[in-house]
Amino acid sequence: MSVRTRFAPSPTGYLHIGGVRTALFNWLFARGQGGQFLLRIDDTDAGRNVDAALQPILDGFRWLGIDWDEGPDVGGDCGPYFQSQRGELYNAAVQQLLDIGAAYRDFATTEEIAAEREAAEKAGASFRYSRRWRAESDADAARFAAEGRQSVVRLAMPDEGEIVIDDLVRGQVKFDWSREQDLVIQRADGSPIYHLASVVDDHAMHISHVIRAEEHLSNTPRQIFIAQQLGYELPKFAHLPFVAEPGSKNKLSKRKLDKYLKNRDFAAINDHGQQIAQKLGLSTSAETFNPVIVDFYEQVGYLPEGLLNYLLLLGWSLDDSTEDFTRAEMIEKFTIERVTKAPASFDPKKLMAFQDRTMQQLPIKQKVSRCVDFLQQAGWVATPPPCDIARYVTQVVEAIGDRLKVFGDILEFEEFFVADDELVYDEKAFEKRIAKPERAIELLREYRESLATCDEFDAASLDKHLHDFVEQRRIGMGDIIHALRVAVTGTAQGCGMFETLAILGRDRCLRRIDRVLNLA
RNA sequence: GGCCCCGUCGUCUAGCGGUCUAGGACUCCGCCCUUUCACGGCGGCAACACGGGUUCGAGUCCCGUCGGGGUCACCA
Repeated sequence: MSVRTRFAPSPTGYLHIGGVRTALFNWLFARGQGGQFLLRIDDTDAGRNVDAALQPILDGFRWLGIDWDEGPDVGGDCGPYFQSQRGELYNAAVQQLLDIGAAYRDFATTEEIAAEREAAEKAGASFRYSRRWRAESDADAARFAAEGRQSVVRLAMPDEGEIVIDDLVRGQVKFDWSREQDLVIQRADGSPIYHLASVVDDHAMHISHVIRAEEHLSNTPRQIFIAQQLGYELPKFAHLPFVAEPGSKNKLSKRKLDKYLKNRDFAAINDHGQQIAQKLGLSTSAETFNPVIVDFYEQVGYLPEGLLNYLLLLGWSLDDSTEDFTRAEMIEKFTIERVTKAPASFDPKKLMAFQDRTMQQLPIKQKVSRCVDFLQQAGWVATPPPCDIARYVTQVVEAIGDRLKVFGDILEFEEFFVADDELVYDEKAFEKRIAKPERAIELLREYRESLATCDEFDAASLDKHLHDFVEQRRIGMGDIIHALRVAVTGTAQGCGMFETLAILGRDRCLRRIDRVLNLA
């Protein structure tokens, strides 16, 4: 039997980082086994705006390069792939369960159920519905209906015996049937509940392996019950440890953003991203733009390979030392056997380390091309760029080197893209390196004259030139180079001094130094 | 609270009874490189939750305790 896995997101408007990890494992497993990976949209409870809420999810997967063989936009033999369009299937399944007595119509109100639950809790007993408003016959149903009651369909769970789940990551897990609730599978409005829809679809779509997060483990008995009653062959189950919050073992969720922002590392990559987003003119509402959401990484200019590589190692490892995987290697090496059992917390710093490594391996041409995209988006270069811009940006990117962690970082090197008279000077740096040192202005003036007449303007020559300058005056390099850097770039830190001067070229350097001399 | 899952450095993990004075990675801390920043190089700090068994021998198997988490919806 061929391997078929699926990821079934609800259209929530964003792709959660934990969801991606689950999807990744499903995808990797399917690809590695020569099987199929499908995307199904669990919108049984969704409002009308499904399209808008789905798009970011699809976009996220596309960006990551996680492709699906069947699902939205690509179709497939088992469609439709939206649960909202599969109503008849669920109705038929519900009817079948009703017919064989595995489910019943129930007319209890939510208040009545709540009251029973409360009473049970008070008595210290575990709650199980009394089935008091269960319709045993059509006459019962008519009578309840006459009282103005509405009905749902509930599962008639067995009250004895146990169910053993053979989980691919957790081994055998046992549950007592008697503790399972008579779960609702169809709402009063006739719409199906997730568990029912999920089981029906997994069967109809020939899913061989249900790989999902651990929080579904305790849902599994009821789903198995449904499947068994419907006569379905059971898929294999694999319950992955969930992705936990930074610095804790709690499940990572989008709701607790405020808490995560108090985590230093999380706050750091968030702030870094926010700054880039601002320069790009993006909406930076924390609700829709933060490191829990995949879109954040795309917008800021992370590489999907680095993110995937990091996520791969969140709950899986190959051996005692291998950390870097290409896409092909991930597919080749991934196995469910080596999935970990304990939850893994999301570590922003380590993610950045993977991003960094991935970025440094990227060929310069690609780096430049993506950087140009970001520069255009920020409005710093024309769209489309004149061909010499590509050459110019190549020089800049080479000079920046490892300092470029994500593509958006190119926007931190404003000095290369701003007009001379618009260069902003960092106040502290200006004070410390130009205003305060006694001879800074004097030296800068002298150096300016010297620079105006130096023959060659490449980095190596400029290097020698400055060294000669320093030597002649019997001063230290530190007496001039810092002031020079601030004068020319506006900041105290940046690329190599001589590369910077060379890229800027003589005219711009002179104009910027003049500006400082006039200011002082 | 019931049920279920989990428990090796701060974090991600290796470890499937002896080769573990517990290995790798990220972080952190030194030193080197560099008169910026970043990278890089070298070195260092740092863990088997606890208690009982089983065994010649336990991080590895069993039991218990403790701790953490998940789940108990007409959400998915």
